Amino acid sequence: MTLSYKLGTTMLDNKQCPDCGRINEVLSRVGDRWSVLVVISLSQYGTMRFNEIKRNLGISQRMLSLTLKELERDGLVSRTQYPTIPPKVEYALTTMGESFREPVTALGNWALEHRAKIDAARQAYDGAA
Amino acid sequence: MTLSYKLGTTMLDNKQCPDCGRINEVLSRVGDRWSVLVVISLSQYGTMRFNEIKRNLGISQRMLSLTLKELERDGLVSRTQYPTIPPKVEYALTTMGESFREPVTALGNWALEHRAKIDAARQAYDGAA
DNA sequence: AAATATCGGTATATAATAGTTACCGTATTA
DNA sequence: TAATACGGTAACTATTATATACCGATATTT
Repeated sequence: MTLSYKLGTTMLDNKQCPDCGRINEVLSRVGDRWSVLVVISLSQYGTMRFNEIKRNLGISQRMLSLTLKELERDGLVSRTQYPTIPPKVEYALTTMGESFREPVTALGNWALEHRAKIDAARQAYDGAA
Repeated sequence: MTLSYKLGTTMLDNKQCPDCGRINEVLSRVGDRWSVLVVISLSQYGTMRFNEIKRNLGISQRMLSLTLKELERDGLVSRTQYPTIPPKVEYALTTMGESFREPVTALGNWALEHRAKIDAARQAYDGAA
């Protein structure tokens, strides 16, 4: 067999962890920073308008627009627009979005609680160079 | 005052959510897909070698190398190398890494449980176009 | 003996994503 | 008259993720 032998270590090896592929799929959709923060915001304040979320998070308009569109597409956020002028669009968590709230706030709380420790670990690591 | 007035809505507005900035900081470090999956793997299997994790996750060598280096720097993962040939390097969760396990596996479980529902929501959304 | 695979990586290049800046149209406010 | 708020989009740039190839030394296979 002299067919296309591959030198070195190329290509993805076969996955042995069956769950990891699926977890990976879902996290690549809803696991990004902004999605997580938008869900946290909506779970704290309930229904919010576009620019309310924007001001609350310090996110750019483009990223918020994209993030909300994806969250709506994935069924985590509902979008209601009122054809007034200026326009008014309200966002809220769906039932599935609410269910996402628990693991997400757990992650957010962990982040808050361990920020100082992580900073310390970083300094120690960088100092030992 | 004619100094550099900015038209339109540019720049990040002032953040009102004090926690969000900090959550953002930490999540931008340890909240990415591969970090989460590496922590899940290590929490499932305990101590693992480099290529074990690689095969388990289907991650490229470069990304695993970078991800592990960051996790070590942030104090979530410990690295032990044995100067044998071929080299042997073992990775394991630190105490802080263990504490990350709970929120992370909660997130992973949510992802597994809701994957089908998310796919359905996507199809419905895409169908209505 | 010669080729190849394993180990844990790194260097280089390219593809994908995040983020910035500017703009839209309409109404209100200063 | 000039600017602001609203909820976006278009075009561009900067950053990040991924793919591919390679390293040096040994152990295994052909």
